Amino acid sequence: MLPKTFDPKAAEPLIYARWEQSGAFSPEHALRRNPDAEPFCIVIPPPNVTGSLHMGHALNNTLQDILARFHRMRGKSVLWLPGTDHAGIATQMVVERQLAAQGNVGRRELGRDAFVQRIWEWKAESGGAITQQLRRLGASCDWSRERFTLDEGLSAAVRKVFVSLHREGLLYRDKRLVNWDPQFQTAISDLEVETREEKGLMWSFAYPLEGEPIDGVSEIVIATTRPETMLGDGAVAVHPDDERYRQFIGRMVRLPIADRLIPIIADEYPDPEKGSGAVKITGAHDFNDYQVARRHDLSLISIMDEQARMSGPIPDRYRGMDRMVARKLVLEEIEALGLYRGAEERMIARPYGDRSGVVIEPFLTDQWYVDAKTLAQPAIADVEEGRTVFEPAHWAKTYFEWMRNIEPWCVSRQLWWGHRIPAWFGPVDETGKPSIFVEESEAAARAAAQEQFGRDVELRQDEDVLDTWFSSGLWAFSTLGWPNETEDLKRFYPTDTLVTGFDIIFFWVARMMMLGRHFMGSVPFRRVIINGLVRDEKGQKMSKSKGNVIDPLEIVDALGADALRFTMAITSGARDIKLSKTRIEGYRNFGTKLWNAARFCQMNECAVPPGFDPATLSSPLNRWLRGEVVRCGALVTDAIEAGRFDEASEALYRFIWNSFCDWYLELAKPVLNGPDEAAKAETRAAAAWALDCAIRLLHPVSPFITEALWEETAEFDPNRSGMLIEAQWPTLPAEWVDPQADAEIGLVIATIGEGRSLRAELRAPPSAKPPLLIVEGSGDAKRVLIAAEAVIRQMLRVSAVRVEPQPPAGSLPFVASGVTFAMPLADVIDLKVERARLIKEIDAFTVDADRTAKKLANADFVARAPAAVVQENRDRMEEARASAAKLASALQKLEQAGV
RNA sequence: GGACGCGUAGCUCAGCGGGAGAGCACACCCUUCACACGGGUGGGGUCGUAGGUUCAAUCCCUACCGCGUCCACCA
Repeated sequence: MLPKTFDPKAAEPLIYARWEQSGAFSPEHALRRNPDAEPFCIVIPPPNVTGSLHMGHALNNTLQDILARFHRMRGKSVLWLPGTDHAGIATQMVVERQLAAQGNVGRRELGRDAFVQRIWEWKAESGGAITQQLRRLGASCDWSRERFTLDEGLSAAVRKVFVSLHREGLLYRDKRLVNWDPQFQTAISDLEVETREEKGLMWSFAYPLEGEPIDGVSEIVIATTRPETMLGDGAVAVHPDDERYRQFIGRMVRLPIADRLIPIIADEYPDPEKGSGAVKITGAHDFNDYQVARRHDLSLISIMDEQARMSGPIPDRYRGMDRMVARKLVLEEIEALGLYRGAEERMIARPYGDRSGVVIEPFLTDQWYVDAKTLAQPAIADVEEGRTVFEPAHWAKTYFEWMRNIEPWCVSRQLWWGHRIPAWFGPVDETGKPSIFVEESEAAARAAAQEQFGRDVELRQDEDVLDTWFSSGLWAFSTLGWPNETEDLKRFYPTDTLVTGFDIIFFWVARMMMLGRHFMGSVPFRRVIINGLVRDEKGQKMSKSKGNVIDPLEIVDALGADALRFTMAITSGARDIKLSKTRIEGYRNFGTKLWNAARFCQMNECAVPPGFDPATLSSPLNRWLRGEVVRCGALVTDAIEAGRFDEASEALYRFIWNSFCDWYLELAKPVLNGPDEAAKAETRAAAAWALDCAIRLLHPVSPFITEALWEETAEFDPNRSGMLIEAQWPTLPAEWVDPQADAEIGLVIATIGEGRSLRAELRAPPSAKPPLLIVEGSGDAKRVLIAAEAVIRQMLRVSAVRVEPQPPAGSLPFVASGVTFAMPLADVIDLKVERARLIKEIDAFTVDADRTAKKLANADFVARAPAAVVQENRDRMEEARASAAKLASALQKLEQAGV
């Protein structure tokens, strides 16, 4: 017998442990039963090893688990492959902070090897936290295949990919301007830069013209938001068509403070409409200027170091100064020189590092770049031609937009935590440049160097590591064993579905598309389901600093994993998911409702007898229930297949709460308490069968409570074996829907509903038990209603149900499904209220009838609308007219009686 | 500047060509033999604005207003 309540906190860990022990999480489980089981594979978006579970994970992993469990129950060999990401910058940052908090020496003092060792230790002690937390959610990952991006296997894949791309000319070393994070002292990619609009000042300076004035003008005015960079100016540019400056082109200005001569050049870049029309060109510190400098072969003057302190060919007093301090000094000195020409407040787009939060500097360095443009072409075609499908489909546009304008991808990072770049620098070669050997191992590099130089030479491995996304870009195949030709790779690549957030379409999805296509020759996944972003109830992004974070584990503790999962599923359709605790409580209540329904069934000895076949059900109520189960099953199945987890969970909610609990069980009570043993037996079987189906259908969304119910309700299906997780998805033939039964039960439901409504509106006391009189209706309707007398009596609180074409005076009429009823309640209600009710009802019917009549009077409508629509309107009008007429005569009688 | 998305009941959202739905909240009723984490009933919307297409528009098209997100080098 079921306990009175379900205690998720106690039950969930035990259930999870049993799932793990059962082996059901592994794809081999299905193969043992059916060697031909079709594969289904999802690779998890690997959370950061540093991470702990947040609502985004809860959402994303709930959806993946629904898919995994659904396909498992449908007999597929399901692999949901879990793992974690080393998350270069993020992890390094965490450990650096930890060192600082413990008062230890910094990473530089500690040294590379010791620092990296330190991170590994940290990972060993707390790195598994997030995978434990995923278990709390109920994630049915195959933990035996868990991977980590810095595993030896995945590292080998990274080296192979790097070397291959290099050999193919798709990966190269280049000196150019990069986004430099002065805090972490590393290059970062465009995507890791967050541009923020801020109020700032734009200053104007005059640069004195060298030599004779032109038409009395002896200076040229430039505007800048970065005064300190003027020390690195290489030119002043003007537009070639700008009449004001035509004669200046080719002349020189003396750069103040730096005291250098720089040329005035003509370039299309300056906009004559903006500012003075003349622009200072600082090629080493501005992306636009860099392009201009390259066009004009200007030298690039770097005046900052890795920490964005002033350095290089600058006056000594600036050396080592922070750039912001230098800015003040430049302003003071310009002013002192009499060259200050004012300042203007305006909005300035300033770049920030998304991890460090500090202002990013364009910085001239040597880095490794991937030729993303070339790799993107086939990956674009894969989506254009539908080999990979985005859901919702509009996300493909976002993908295209970025992929079609993709820039070279800077993949090197000046960090210590990550995959060391497999490149070795040797001595200068015959071209005068240091030789570089890109090989999968040091031995191979050595051999290559030996080959080139004909002797042993000193080699030094590149100090840098790769962008984290370089390794996660391989995730869809490296985790399956690539570059080895493993069974898993053959069996599960391309994977089926990727579930992830839109925030990493560029970072991750696009990179996997490019690298998967390039190295595997086919797409990494056939479908990408993009889920929304979880926000707080006010729609704000959850963040620790705002203090509005809802911790999924606290929710799991308080309300159970199923409540959280159901909430995630049913809200998953939205782009922004606004989460509130009361809503989650509502879905916890839903679980309780199901639990109680199961208890009720057990109390009533519901059970499926051996050899039971739902096709043989005979009572209309049971046949109606069977139809409801079929409809629910179809909705849930179709919705999950379509990635509409919101629709699936809504269908389940409706079926279980409304159809099964509110109507079926209530309608079944008189049978279960009645004397007809045969009917009782059938109802017990039908209820047990329906509940068994419901438990199965709900399992992917709410696995714990359904598994607990399954264990306690063996009588609901005598053929059960094993756990629910490995049970079969219900097979529900569409022929099990019985329109006749639907109509009959529909009439009973409408009668009870309308009758209740009448009683409530007239405030008839609950104790009053009038008979329900059937005044007018078809023979079938009368027969059905008489047959349902027992339930109508109980649910509508009436004394009897009988046909009475001439109801006594004081009977209150109502209409349901075209049948006219009356209840003699005149003595217990206020007839004035009844009069008001009748007027309101008549009015509603009349308005409806008139509107429909008007439509039918339109010849175009009758001629052009489909016949079925026209007929529907005719029926509608007639029924509304008839209902109005019936109630009108009742109103007339009431008024004749003086009310 | 470009792209994408969103404006439907007090709140959160579904619906996306044939007279608007759900959950929560609200009001009233119910100590009914599974469940008060419950049962019943009800109020509440000119579906952002203006045009257009259509027999028919919340749904399709256009413009506008408002909100959001992403991308972008404007000094």
